[in-house]
Amino acid sequence: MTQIAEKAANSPMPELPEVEYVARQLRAGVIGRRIVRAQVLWERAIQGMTPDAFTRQIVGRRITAIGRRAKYLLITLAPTNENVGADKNSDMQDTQDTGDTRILVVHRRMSGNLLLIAPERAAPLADTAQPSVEAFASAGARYTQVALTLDNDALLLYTDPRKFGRLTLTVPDALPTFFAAIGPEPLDDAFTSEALAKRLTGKRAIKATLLDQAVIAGLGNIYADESLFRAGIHPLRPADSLTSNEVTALHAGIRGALETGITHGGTTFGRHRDIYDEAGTNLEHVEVYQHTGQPCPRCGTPIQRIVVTQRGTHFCPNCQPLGNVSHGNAPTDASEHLVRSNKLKASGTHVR
DNA sequence: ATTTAGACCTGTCAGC
DNA sequence: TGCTGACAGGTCTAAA
Repeated sequence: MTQIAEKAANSPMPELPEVEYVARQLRAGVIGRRIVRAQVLWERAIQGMTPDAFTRQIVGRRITAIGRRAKYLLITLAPTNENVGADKNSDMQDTQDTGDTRILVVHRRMSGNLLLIAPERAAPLADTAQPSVEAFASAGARYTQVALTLDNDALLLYTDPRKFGRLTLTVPDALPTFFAAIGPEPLDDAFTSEALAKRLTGKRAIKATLLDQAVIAGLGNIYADESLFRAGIHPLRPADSLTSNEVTALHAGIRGALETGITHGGTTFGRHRDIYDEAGTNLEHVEVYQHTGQPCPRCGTPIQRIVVTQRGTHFCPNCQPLGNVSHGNAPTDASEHLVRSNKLKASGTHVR
């Protein structure tokens, strides 16, 4: 039979656009469905509770909402009559009690995918006598770690060859604490250029700052590089050295890169798939990431690759100069940046 | 205190 | 051809 799960290539990385796209698909595809069975094939995928507790608490619930925060997918699960008694430790006498709602928080990390398997294709998997990663793989769904059977006989699978991703079942009240250390959503109206400026403190390289989830939520290696290219800012520029014009350009660059990504179903370098196992097409719209040596789409200069805080970093040395005067406001500011930039130590940063 | 290195993982590919 | 080892990177934790 056809492989249901993905064939792996090299690098994946679900960032905000990949998670957002999948959230939208799930919203259209699984809202209202009830979970009738849960199978945990790889225990460590479940965080904070045993697979038994996870199964007990999730079975019988209905999917009522799909959300996203940073790179986390949030699946709201309301209680139904059918799961009364399933979890004896919980107080669910009143099934209308929203306090009993659970949130399934999914972080796909490097290689995780959520796949919705239509009923007709789910049948051979449902028939698996002894559920295991191997049994699911031989039935066509490689790397399956968690399988949720829905009330229409469809399957919602969590697959993850690299085993970095985690699923957490929690309660709505715990979410603020869960996300306490996560910065603002870059696509929210409240995230203005001024709001970005306030968060760009410290002397760290701007690339490292953009990857810090406490500063801004949702940027990973691809969209950080793309954002900086759009803004014409060198990845090694100290975060606090950006002029207000540069911050404005970066703000637009971040939003532009993320929105382009969402529009095209995310960027698939390797393993990102949508819930119907389709690759995203945003790769065609990526301008510098993994384009080492190829001509800059703006000026033709070969794209350069350096390492910034252990991460491969791609930029155009012409459009994103270190001594950046072209985007600078006042000449005094610009020369100050040049001095600071030259002082920036090159350790941990080398051209390949 | 802030920042960085290491661990977690396995598929892929360059190089011998 | 087949094997080895480097590499990919999001986030937590430990250490600098």
